Amino acid sequence: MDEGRRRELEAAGWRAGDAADFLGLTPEEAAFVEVRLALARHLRELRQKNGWTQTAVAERLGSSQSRVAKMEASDASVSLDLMVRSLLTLGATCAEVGQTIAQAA
Amino acid sequence: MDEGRRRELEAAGWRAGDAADFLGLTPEEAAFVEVRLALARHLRELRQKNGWTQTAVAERLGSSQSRVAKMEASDASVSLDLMVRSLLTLGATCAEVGQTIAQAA
DNA sequence: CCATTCTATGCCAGAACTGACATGCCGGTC
DNA sequence: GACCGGCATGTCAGTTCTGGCATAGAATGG
Repeated sequence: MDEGRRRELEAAGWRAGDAADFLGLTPEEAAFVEVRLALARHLRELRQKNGWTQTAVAERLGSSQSRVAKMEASDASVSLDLMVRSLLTLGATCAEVGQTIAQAA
Repeated sequence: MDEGRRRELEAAGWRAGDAADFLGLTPEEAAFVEVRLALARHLRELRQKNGWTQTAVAERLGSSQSRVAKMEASDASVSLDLMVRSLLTLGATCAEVGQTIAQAA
């Protein structure tokens, strides 16, 4: 957000910031959320790059389409565990996963 | 393991290999295990480097000493979630966590 | 507009994880 | 030996996660 716009909003009684600020997350909580988001994005990219449907991915993972959708949405009901395992199963390398996390925040 | 020793063992009816081979894990399962082990090691190093006891760490994480021990042992009852959250809470950065995972295998 | 395909969201029973507690093991101190 | 601090291992009730199902929305082709 550019500085001018922020001041404008603050003058109107708003506080500028990201979701973490808004939700009052601690820095490590915020980092964790960022990690989850990064992995979710990576998961979707990997799927789309290969032209797979969520259903196809679900089959490959031994899961269901709805869970794949939730993974890509970084839904609260999916764990890091599931996301990382899924990435590896879909062919991502540890290096790839690691880099995704490293760049999360 | 050196080649000669391996042949010697195989001649005696043994099969050489790592834990993954032995347990019949798929490559991605093996990678996942490696990731867990790497994080567990990192967790212990981080604790020891700072001269903390498991109890102290547990307090800081809002958990218990036994769970910290299990984390460091990469016990089956602890999730990647918990390990990553713990690392971040103890002050590790995303970059650090990412690198640990990237170098896991 | 309708049908089809793909994706998103709600829900639930069963499985997995978590913190807590109890207990055992080991090395150091007295 | 007795005691103690630090770590490991077992167990368990409560919570969270997971796969599966139903269904609704979005996008595309007829």
